[in-house]
Amino acid sequence: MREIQGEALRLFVEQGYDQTTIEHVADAADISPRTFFRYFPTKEDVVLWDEYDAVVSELLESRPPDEPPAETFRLVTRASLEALCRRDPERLLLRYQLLATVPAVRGRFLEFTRSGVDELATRFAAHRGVAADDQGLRITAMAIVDAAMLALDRWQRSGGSENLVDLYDATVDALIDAIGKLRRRGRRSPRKERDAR
Amino acid sequence: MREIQGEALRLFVEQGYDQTTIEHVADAADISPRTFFRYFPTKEDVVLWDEYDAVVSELLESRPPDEPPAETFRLVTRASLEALCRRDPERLLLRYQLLATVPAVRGRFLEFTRSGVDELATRFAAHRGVAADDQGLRITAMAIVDAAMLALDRWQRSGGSENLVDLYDATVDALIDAIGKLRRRGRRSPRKERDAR
Amino acid sequence: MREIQGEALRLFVEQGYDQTTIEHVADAADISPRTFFRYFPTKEDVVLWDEYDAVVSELLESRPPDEPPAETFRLVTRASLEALCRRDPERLLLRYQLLATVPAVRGRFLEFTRSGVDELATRFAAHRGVAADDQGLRITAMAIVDAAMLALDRWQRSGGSENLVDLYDATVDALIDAIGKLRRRGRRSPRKERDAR
Amino acid sequence: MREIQGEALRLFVEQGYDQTTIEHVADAADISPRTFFRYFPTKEDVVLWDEYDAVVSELLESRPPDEPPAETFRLVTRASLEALCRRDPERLLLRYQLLATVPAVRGRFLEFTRSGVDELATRFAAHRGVAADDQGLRITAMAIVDAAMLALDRWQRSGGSENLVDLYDATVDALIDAIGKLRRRGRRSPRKERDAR
DNA sequence: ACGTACGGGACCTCCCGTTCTT
DNA sequence: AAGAACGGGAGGTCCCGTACGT
Repeated sequence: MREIQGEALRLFVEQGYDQTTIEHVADAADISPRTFFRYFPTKEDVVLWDEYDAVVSELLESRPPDEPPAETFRLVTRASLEALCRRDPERLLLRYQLLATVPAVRGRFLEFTRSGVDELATRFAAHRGVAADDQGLRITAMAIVDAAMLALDRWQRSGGSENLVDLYDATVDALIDAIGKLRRRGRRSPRKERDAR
Repeated sequence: MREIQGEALRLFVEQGYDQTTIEHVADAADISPRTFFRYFPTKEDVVLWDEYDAVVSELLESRPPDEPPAETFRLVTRASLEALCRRDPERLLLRYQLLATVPAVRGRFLEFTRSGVDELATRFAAHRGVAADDQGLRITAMAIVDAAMLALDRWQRSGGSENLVDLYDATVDALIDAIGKLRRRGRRSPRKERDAR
Repeated sequence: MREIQGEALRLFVEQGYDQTTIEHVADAADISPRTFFRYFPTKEDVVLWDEYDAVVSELLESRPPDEPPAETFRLVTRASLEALCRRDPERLLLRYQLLATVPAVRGRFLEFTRSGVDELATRFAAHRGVAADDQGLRITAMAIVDAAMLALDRWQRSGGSENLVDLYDATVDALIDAIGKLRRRGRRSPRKERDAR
Repeated sequence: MREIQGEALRLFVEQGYDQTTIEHVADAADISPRTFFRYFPTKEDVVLWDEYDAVVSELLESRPPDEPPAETFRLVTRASLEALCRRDPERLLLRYQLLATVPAVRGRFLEFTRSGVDELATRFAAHRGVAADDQGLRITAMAIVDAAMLALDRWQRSGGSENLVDLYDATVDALIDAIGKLRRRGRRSPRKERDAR
């Protein structure tokens, strides 16, 4: 399975995603096309698939309950990036190269990420006992995850030479700077007031 | 011409992007499949093409050059939402309903939005004479546009009963609140310093 | 064993025959696809197999040997409907709802019914000692069974509120009325003459 | 199109329906598989398709309005058989051979015929100004059409040597004989009374 | 400029068979 | 007797391109 993904990524990068047929991949991995589809429902999923899917929950629950959500998200996301990068940077680089460039795959990836954000926000809300559809929670999670994606973009463009986590930190800092220059438009909602104290 | 796009979008929205063949579109627009390709090189281009872009550029250029980017993005995005909502709210509601729910379409939409963000940042950078790949610009634009998307999500879930622009303002406020609680991690980069002054 | 059939029928009914793969069925029945084939040589056999056949035979053999075939068929079919309806009307309603509407399933059902008619006629012929391919026998059985199917159609459309057997009787009566208005075209064949006496 | 069907029927009969792939057919007809699907949506449809689809309406409307429905149906069906048989008996024989034996095709054929019966009854009802869902009309049409199908079965089994229309007449006669021996079970409904006078 | 007809070839799904293990 | 893993190969759908008309 890992092996199939390996061969597929290699071929995709070597000769282009669209130019690589499933038959090529199957041949390279020494299996039949039929077997390919047993492991990956579609061609896109070969790129999407990640061996160890997020072990976020624990970290989320280990944080002090009075920590601001943004801070928690920042740490969780950071830890994920770190893990991703430590495990198998070359493969991540290959994958992200495709995730960033092939439109069909990128679409699926964005959608996938988005639903991940939703889950993150929901889980967080559950753990903290906040309303699950809190406006602030979601936009915060989205902004933080976007920072991670931007960092990945950069990192990929640098060919993996820069440090992914540093890029991420810098991106979040930039976000803080930029948003910090904005002033609120409306009055705070009562709950928000309480949060802010 | 843009009649083709009209029919195509309608069909995509009604029955899903993948379920709609070029032949369907051609039939609906009363042309031959062959002619379709004379106007749009591929199926995707029908979706990606947009005719109201101008609005953004003007507004972008009319802002004072020392306004913080985040502020500019906030205003531009706000104006776009306002325009969208004023023009044809029912159509927007319908479209967004599908954009939000059908995964395949949502993927396309996210991808589309993302590239819109890129363009926005690039254009802004060009106008201000900043480096086009400024880290801060991109993350800021993304966060702001995410707020717009979240607002659209809410608005769509409310069935269009709430005010879209109000939702947007509230979401941006929530973003400001949340990110405001974060402290920078690193020292400012030299260029960032200059930006901040 | 018949548990497999149970699961299979449920799935066929729920999501359509063609949409249900053997793998689905195997999963639902908690066996491996390989084992499925140990019990049913092909996918179709799951549908075609029936476990209550005995009823018909007995009834068929209990009728006086000089009773007109049409009368025997009428009674046998009537009894079958009665049994069907008594046993589990809701299930019958559900099943027939799909048998009537989903084209693919309906095709199978018609084919299945047709072969049932064949069997009925053959068995009857064997019991009475008539030629197995008697023209009259088959058309009679078909007409009678059609009446049953029409009754089922109506009954299903009424949502099960009407009495199935009454509908059946009325349909057969209508058949008698209509066919009674026809005159024979040709001379009776010798064998037919004998039958008629 | 006719040509494709010709080649397909030949191959199906020569080497079996399932053993003949669409590629074989395409090769024999000197077209690409892709083109095959332009004309026939599925493999089954090659057998199902009939060049001149029923010209029943006229005949239906030319009959005197007080003729019993059964009589009209008998004539219409008879005329159809005659036409079918006169036009291209060999092809009909081939087609019916497959329609009778290949289960998948037979299923579709029965379903197809059934909907034809429905249409016939509906059209008749419209022309005569009777209720479209008249119980008697439908069962009558079904019985008559069944006679035609039985005749086709026989004819096909005889290898086309017997006269199709004669077989049909004999089958209808047999139907009349058999049903004539049945007595009504219930009282006539008011409308039925009127019809019968 | 537009249409009709056709083809290449990818993707994906499914049925069923095979092989090897328990 | 049962299961896991895999494969062969057909069916069907689609995008896009081509050839050749008007």
